[in-house]
Amino acid sequence: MKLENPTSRDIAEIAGVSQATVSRALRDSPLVREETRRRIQQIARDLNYFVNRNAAGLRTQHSNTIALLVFDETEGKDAQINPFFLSMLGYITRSASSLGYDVLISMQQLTDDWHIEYQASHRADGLILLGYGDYTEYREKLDSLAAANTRFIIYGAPVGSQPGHSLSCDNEAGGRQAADHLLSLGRRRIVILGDTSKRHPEFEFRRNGYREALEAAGLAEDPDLVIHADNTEQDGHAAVAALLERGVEFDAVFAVTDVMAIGAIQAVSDHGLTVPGDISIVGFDDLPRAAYVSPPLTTVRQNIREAGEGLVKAIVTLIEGGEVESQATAPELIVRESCGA
Amino acid sequence: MKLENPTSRDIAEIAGVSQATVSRALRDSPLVREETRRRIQQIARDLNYFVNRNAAGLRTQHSNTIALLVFDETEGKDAQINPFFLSMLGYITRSASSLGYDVLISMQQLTDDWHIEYQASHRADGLILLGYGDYTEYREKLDSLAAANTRFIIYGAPVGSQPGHSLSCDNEAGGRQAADHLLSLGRRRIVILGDTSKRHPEFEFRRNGYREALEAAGLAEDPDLVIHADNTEQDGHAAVAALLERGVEFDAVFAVTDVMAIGAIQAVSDHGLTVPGDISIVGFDDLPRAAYVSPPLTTVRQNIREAGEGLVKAIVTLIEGGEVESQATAPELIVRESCGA
DNA sequence: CTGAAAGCGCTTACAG
DNA sequence: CTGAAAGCGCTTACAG
Repeated sequence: MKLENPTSRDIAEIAGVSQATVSRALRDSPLVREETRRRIQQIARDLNYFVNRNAAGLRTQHSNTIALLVFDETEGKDAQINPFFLSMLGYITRSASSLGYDVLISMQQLTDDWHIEYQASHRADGLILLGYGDYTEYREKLDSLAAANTRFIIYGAPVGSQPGHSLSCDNEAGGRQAADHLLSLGRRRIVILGDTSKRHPEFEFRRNGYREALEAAGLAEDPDLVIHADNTEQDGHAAVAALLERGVEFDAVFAVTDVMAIGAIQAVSDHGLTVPGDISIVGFDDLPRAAYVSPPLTTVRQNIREAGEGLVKAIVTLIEGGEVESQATAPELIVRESCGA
Repeated sequence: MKLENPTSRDIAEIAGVSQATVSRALRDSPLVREETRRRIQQIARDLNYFVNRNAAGLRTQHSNTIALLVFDETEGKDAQINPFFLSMLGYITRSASSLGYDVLISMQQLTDDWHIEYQASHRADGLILLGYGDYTEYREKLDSLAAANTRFIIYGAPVGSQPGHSLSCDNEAGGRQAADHLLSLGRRRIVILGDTSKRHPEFEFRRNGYREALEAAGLAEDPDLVIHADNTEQDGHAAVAALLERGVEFDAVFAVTDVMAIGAIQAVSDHGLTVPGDISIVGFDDLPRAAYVSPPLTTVRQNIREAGEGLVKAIVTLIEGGEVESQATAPELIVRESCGA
């Protein structure tokens, strides 16, 4: 019983039925008599037979595959993806698998083609987009995806005019939590660190939450404390080092990502000050690394499990013709030592 | 010019040629006149046409897809994959893409089916296997993959009788480097930490290197210093804590993975001793986190770029009918502060 | 250089 | 409950 590449026709011959009946039996069609079905399935197992996905996909026009596109915001040639998104991967592949979908993965620079063709070529039934990108750059990609009638869901901030569906963490609430916590510790001059312009709506929303918290405490956002930095450790480091150099007074930093927060911690200690003694620092994301830096980083955790599972559920719903509404998961402040609580 | 799902037939009609010519033109066949080819390709672009992969795959019996199976050694329900393997992901997807292959990813417990069906169902042309698994458990999976004539390559130790091809880091050389370094710092009682039995050939080889270094220095491996631990932070911590508790004398730990080394550092400091003042610690892998623990971890770096690219190149070679020989990449000792150099 | 034709291996209306 | 038949959209020998 060792056929190299058995087909449903081979099974039909052995079972003494038509190929159509084999196909039905293998898909558990109720049209097939139970005994026949069992016999056919047994033969399939014996032969180590599996349905040819290309043939089935060609016939049904479904690939039962999701394409996961992780875009890499780092400009360089370095293939390091933001670990925050990598940590969602396990949840994504598992929930996809439990829903009967395979996951195709691609990691690309924002400048690359975003592979509208994943769906057009029938390799995937829908896309999940992941990454902290520059909104002004990826916006037009989203438009062309939408124009091509591609089904996709993006993890990020829900921007009003943006096409497609999204799932996000409630970034504004997270920003509020971070700032509230620092305020409750008596901090008053809180730097907000990151590119909080419209180019990064997630970060902009985090800053909005920060501003609301300040205002609720009777403080106004101080433009001198709104500090731009690109989303890398080096940039977080450089921005804070420059601040200290210039003698700007501040007693806390809310970095809109952990990556920048880690750079900030280093800059403070390079300058001979201590965290949290002199300066409290809070990040955002709760990277796997966050608990291990020194001091351990207080941060706003995004629920990666809910996010990963939610993304898969949403795209599968879209694929199967259902309706999806954009929604947000709840962030959670994780207090460690970098804030001085 | 807005067809919902254009086919090569649509293009043929527009171009006034046969469908066969369209197919040839799109594949850059030299059989097609240049002008015809250009015209056809232009029409395809205008229509946003992409070759239906299911149809092409059915016809050619190639999916141009590699399945990447990452097996998760952690027993629990936690979807955290060893970050060491995650960090290879970018290199794998990029080199696959540059060779014209897509990557299907699946993360599974060792106890799950290993999806022989990826190839049998024509979803993938070959598999890459990644993970620190228990060799006695996955060995039989490898056998069944081999029995099903599946093309696969595994990252790990090349074990003589193991079916299939593998690529690995030269674990023995790495173990030697770690131990040599500790010896050069005057350390003499060096614990080797991990499951260095035959269940984990990678770790066994690392220990062999350790033993060779000891012997070259005129020392013998001391059974009291060969300490078993599972590959988790908690287990590394517990094993070292127990050693300290029992009053065993040692001045260094060579943990066969960074994950355990990080637990070991914590155990030493929990016990009121300092790293590297009292005890030097060296790990293996160079996780992204390794540079950020306190003190920063001296470790043996595996070249993940070479590994990722090598795995892809090897599996593609196998797919295309070439010969591949098992090979090893060179490890590199990264000296940080946990060893006291 | 081009076309007509076969066929990859399924799924599913249609007929019985 | 089962079968004969059509057809999904390609690629590629074969013929010209």
